[in-house]
Amino acid sequence: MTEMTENSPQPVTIYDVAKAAGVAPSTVSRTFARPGRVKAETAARVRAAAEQLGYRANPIGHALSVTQTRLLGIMVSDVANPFHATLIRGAQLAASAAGYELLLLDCRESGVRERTALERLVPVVDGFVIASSRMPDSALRTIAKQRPTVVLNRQMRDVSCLVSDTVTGTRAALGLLAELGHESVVYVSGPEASWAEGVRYRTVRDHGNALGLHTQKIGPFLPVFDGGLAAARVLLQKPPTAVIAYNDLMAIGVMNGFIRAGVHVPDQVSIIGFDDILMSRLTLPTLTTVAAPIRRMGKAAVNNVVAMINGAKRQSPDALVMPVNLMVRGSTGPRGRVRLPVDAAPAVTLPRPVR
Amino acid sequence: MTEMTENSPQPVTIYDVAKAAGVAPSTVSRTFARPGRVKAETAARVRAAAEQLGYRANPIGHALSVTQTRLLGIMVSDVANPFHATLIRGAQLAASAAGYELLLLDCRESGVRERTALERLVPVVDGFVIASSRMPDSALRTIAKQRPTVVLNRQMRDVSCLVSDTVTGTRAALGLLAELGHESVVYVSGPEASWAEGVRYRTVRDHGNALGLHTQKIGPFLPVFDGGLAAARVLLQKPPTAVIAYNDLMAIGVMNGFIRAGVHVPDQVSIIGFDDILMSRLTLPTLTTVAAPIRRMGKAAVNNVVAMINGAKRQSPDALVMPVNLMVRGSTGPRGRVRLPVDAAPAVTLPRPVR
DNA sequence: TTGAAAGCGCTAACAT
DNA sequence: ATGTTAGCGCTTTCAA
Repeated sequence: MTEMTENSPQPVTIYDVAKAAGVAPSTVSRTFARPGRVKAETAARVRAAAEQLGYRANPIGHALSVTQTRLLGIMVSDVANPFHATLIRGAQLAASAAGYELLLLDCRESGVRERTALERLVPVVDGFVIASSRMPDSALRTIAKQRPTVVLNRQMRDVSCLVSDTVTGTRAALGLLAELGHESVVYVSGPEASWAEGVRYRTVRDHGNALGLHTQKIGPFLPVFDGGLAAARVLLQKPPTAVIAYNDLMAIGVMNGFIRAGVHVPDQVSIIGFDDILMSRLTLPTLTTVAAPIRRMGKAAVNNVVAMINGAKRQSPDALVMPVNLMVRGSTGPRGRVRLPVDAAPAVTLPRPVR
Repeated sequence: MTEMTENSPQPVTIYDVAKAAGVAPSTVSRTFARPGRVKAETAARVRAAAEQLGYRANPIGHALSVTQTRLLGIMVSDVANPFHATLIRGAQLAASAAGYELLLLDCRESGVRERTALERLVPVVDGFVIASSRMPDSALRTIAKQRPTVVLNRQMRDVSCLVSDTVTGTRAALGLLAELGHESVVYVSGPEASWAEGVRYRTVRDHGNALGLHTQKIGPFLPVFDGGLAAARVLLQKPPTAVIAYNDLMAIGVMNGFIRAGVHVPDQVSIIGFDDILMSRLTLPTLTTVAAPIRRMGKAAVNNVVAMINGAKRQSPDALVMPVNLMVRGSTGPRGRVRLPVDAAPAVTLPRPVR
């Protein structure tokens, strides 16, 4: 049996309201947009009519006339990544506070999809926050030219950028490993289109060498748990003593792959990630990681976009750099610690918060 | 030092392109909207001009004239919940396939924010998918009247709905516990505004009683890991032998709280969740859970919205019900199994994929 | 204080 | 095949 349903009756406009209230459309407009510039009684009548008819202002019409939607777009490379969830949370708070609605966009690690979506949204939003872009700088510039834009986790001169101090963080990670007596590190790489990926790898290579560490890179792998697992399979052929992964999700995957194979973390191999997602505190061992103030970065990015919308000029051509923190936890230890052969049972596993 | 940056030059319109190409605006419009209805050379000339000027079609103008944006909105109660990540993934695939851009909205568990955002987006999108709404039915109806809408995880007669078979799933969970010899269950409740919450609780209570189980409810708690942890603190005052939680995240939190307190899962307490998020397979013990085809539901929801946009009528006034599956895993076991006192070391914890 | 009218960018008759 | 024009919903001068 098929049942009819009227999908959507045509919407109520200011003209309908105007007619019902016996006033001009402009008066209706003013009633909502410029309260105070219309007599109280008239306004009341208009509101009553609007209410009764179920009038809703149409942002599209509004947008077309004032080129302002009070909508902001935030692009991430993968919503499922907890790193982004935290970032988004920060952005949401700032957006709400500023009276903007936040639209989330997810390009699923594809620069092409990212560009398509962004271009389609240019005229819909007042500004963009672009986190972990997978597009080339040029495409980013093109977007930034059309709408106030803040780019996160990428450094470029002619666009507003907000990055964490990846170099310092990566150096700290290498320093820790060196201190612990490690003589080599394998870097497990993530998305090639990621700016942070490039910085992290180059820092591992160059600073690692400077510290006298033998460095090597494998990958790229998907920047998710399964990617780390895949990396572990490769690494297990010739287990390294220290691993730095592109992000926490991968690091956890690597760690997991090792443990399942009976390789002890950190006694036999030390593992370090990036981001300090919540889960890094829940694994056992807990994950050593380079922490960035992700949530604050989300907030700051939105605040900057809003400032630009309100006509602010860029403070400086340089990126805002946020400090990072090496969180030394359970997944790193001295190289070559002796293992007791018997209780080498594979670690069992339950997310566990650690204070 | 403050440096100037032109935020955004005024955009290029079809009129600019028309002038540059020496044609009428409508020709420009046709060139892009109705290719084939314009001579090849003319089209080429127009494209060249457009390219050179950096023209981008303005969806707002388009939307205003054809009341179609090819934008879809999907509202979730919390993007950080992996349950939603999976759902979103499904929705994205379907949306891309249908040529729609998907806008993600997150109400952070607030019905008020949900409503505000939805109302603001009504004129911007062609349709909505609303997952796990925190609004009352009436508000949902109001939205659905304005744009083609599919509601997920909620059953109501006059709006298109897609739900998983929660009742059957909950019964199966209870059945398992009864079979294992349990005599009582505590239900750890989630958001009161959640429809699924109501269904789950009532089913636990009614069907539990029918099975001769003593049932009890605690909560509500936040439907996240920390909420489960909080619930565990309460439960530990008088540890139950079986727990059913509103969702997996909470179940994992509860499980974790128990294990940290030295209560063994499943020997001393059995735990069951809902959703079958990826993480449920990674904990130890792995989590017994009621699995819904989340990703497929996301796809189906978008496909239905698109069908409605294309004028389809609702097939039936009843909700589409998707089958669920009780995934029996490691967190459930027979009641009162004896525990060996010595190797009762607290479980350690690392996400571990389980085949 | 309110009304009339033009214009935002685009599309779709209707003409040519 | 292409140009002309009206109109989508709203805001905003400009007048009254």
